[in-house]
Amino acid sequence: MAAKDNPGGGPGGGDGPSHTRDPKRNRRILLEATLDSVAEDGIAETTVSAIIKRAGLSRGMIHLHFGGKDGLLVAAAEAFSDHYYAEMDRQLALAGDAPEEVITAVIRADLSPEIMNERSVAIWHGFRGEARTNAAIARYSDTRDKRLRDMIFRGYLALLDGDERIANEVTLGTLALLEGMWTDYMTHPTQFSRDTAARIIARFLAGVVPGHFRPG
Amino acid sequence: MAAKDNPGGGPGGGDGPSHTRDPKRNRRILLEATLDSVAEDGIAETTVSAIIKRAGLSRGMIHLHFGGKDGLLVAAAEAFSDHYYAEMDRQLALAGDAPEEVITAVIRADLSPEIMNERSVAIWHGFRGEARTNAAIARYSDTRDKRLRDMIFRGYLALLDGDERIANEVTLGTLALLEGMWTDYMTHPTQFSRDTAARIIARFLAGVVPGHFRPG
DNA sequence: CTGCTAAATGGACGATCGTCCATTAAGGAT
DNA sequence: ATCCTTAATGGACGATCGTCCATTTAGCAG
Repeated sequence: MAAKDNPGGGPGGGDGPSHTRDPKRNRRILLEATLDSVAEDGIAETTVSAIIKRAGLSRGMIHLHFGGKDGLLVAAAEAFSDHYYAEMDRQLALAGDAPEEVITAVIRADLSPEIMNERSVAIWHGFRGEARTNAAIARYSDTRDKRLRDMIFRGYLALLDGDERIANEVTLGTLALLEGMWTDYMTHPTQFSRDTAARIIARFLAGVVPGHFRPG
Repeated sequence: MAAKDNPGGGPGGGDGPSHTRDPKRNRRILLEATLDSVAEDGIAETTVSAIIKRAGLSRGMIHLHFGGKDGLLVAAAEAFSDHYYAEMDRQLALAGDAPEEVITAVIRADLSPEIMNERSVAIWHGFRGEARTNAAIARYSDTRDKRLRDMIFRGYLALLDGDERIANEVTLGTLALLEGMWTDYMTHPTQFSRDTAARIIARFLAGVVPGHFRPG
């Protein structure tokens, strides 16, 4: 669905196959169709036939642009990862530089609808499972953790007067809490509350680094 | 590999196809071969051919005992769930009845090698992804959370003088922490430390319910 | 032994998988 | 208009998917 948009004045008419060429656009359509399929039907059901059906393009297009299904899957993982970073950076840019603000902003962003939504968590879960077998995908699965960890760790280090051991433990705990919230959201999307999740995390953080993160 | 064991005096000789009948045993072998395949190769690669190759049995056996691949998958999910409960109950039986002891025992059990190992986390992750599409599997995926939640919630309720709101939040936080630890273990099995994980959780719990869970 | 029942086999089957390529079509260059 | 490059098509291909069933075989009753 999301892969079928067609901006007004652009090439190609309304419905039916556009009789114009637009490699960049078709590439993007294929990537989004793949992510949609992974999100809605899972990795196992994301077949070439399913993808090209969603994309409304021809079978050979995948081989033409990505060399094959594997290449498309990896490219889709990269596109998803890029999107995650872009949105995270955008939200972090709105926050201050104080350690507590950075940590809070990361948590808020990770729980925000732009980053944590049903599509995202399903895609994330699917790719992470695939990463156990596919080394190329594992790369994009791992970097996210690294960047978040560094940012959060530096913040705690400042708040905890340079105690690296405790800062490391609190960092791992915070990431574990976020991971758990994502899982909770994925398995129970309807009854999940972002505010409750944020409040719970704040409560736990207030307990481990005194004088900060008072839950609202 | 684990599906090929053959206890000494039992029916069937050493190597080669055993020329004896043993429906129960073959059922069990099929279930374990399926779980092994899910753990090592993922759900997507767990095909009928892969399963019967691991099991060393004939193709038609799956249809004979489980009606088809789907039935086998559901039965495997059930078997895995049963195993999880059995081991959890076994470990809980060794702990006391005091609220803090129960909670600590649940956490320790959930982090123990018998319950949290590479095979388990991979299977768990695979089935949980499958549960989004397969309703029959979703059943076994969901019950685990329910039982753990109830046990932990009751413990916190006692420790927090009946404050249901806070007890609920701390319960959700604790489960999120555990979920996050499982994910961390799955993605980085080599550098993961059970003791560190336990200490982190204890640190967080000590912060939210004062006077208990002092990290060792 | 001879029947009978049920466990077990393994290949046939149509459907679908992902890859590949001969062919068509589009957009410039000349 | 003609030629050339390349985007795009869609069907052919062998491999493999899961299902099903005719056949064989083990174990027991008579």
